[in-house]
Amino acid sequence: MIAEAQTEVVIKEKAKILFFQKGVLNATTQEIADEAGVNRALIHYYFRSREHLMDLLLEEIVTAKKNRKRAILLAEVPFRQKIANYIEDALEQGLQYPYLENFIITETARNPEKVNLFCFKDKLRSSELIKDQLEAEIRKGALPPISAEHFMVNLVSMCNYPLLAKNVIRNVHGMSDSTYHQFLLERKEVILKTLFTNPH
Amino acid sequence: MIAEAQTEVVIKEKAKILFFQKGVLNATTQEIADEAGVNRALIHYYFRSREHLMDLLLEEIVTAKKNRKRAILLAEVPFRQKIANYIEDALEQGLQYPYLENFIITETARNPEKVNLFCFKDKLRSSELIKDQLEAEIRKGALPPISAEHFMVNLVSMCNYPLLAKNVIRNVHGMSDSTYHQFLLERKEVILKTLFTNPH
DNA sequence: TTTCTGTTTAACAAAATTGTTAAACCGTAA
DNA sequence: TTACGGTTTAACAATTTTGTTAAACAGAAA
Repeated sequence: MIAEAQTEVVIKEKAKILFFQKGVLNATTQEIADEAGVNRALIHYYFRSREHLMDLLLEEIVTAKKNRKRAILLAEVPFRQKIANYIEDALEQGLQYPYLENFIITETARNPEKVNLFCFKDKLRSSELIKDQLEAEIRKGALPPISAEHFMVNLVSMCNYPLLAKNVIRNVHGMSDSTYHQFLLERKEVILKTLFTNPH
Repeated sequence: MIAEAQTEVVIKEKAKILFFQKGVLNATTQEIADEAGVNRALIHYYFRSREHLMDLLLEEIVTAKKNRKRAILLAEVPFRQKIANYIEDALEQGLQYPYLENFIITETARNPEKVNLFCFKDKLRSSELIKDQLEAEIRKGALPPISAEHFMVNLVSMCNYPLLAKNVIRNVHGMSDSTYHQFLLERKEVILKTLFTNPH
């Protein structure tokens, strides 16, 4: 075996850029090959079919994300800090792969049965992981009453949506690329404050 | 002219269902024709090309949405009520066309220059429309300090994302179809509370 | 009835996309 | 050097998808 530049890995990495960074959710095999700078046939040589490559990419990236989120939510730190960590990770991951969420959404819209396959076999159930701590905060009066599900959905929504809707937001609010980036960094604090503003 | 069943309108309506309700963002002309129950050639007869139909659909639905949002934000009502109206409209519109946002996001990801074309020629700039009222609320102490941009992005994120991510959320939190629907209705109040919890 | 016009259809053509294959390539080791 | 292995390429085949067209159809009006 030669594999000097690890073509297989290059293809996967470049494909992730195309799908999850650039948001070309229906990229053709030719586009993937161009992005990776290789002959199109190599995609079939290494990955059999386009579909097979897609499944592989998705599984890799979702697994990585899942593990990170799990570690963050299981860590023994104060609740507010835990959520701050979650936001930090979501935005960092999101800056790297803004369209991952979009990809999952689109794929699960077309074939809802695939959700189980590539997503959540082991039932992370993030709301379960924060439930006790959240309820304790509410009892302390540090948070207004809210269910764990709604809290998590609020959190994930405010983290992911602005990344997804980059071009829309930039246009609506007339932001340059750097202004938008600055805006995203500000959001780390904004989201935390929005979730944690103390009840009166 | 005959046009008994208004084939042209039927095609557009059914295509909207396919794209914006069912989320089949890369539906083929055959799929559109099937959904509308007509011969595929009729799509070209009435709309010249697939692309032309797409642009038309998008413009129609975005214009409608824009007008509704504009009316809501320009209405002379107390701020909190105005935002409640916005949420109500976003969720109702979202329940009808959950994948409209996804469509816009995906299209603008692939060709960012198209944003201007189908989206915001007249610069709605929703954050401008609420800026004065929002700042007045903050001065009154009814709201914690936040910029109009972040406030709007928080609002839109919490409204749109859960609609987009229906299948993901249902899976992660193990919700039945009716449970999810109930969850969405609850969110009207939840989003409002999350945005408006008084600062201490 | 016949003609006319707009609508619909089936069949065809063209383009794009995926998947296959045989040959070329290129290090390495005999 | 030669032979061998995995790798890469160009060319081809099959399929899918878009777009075109000529003919069929159906109601209205002469």
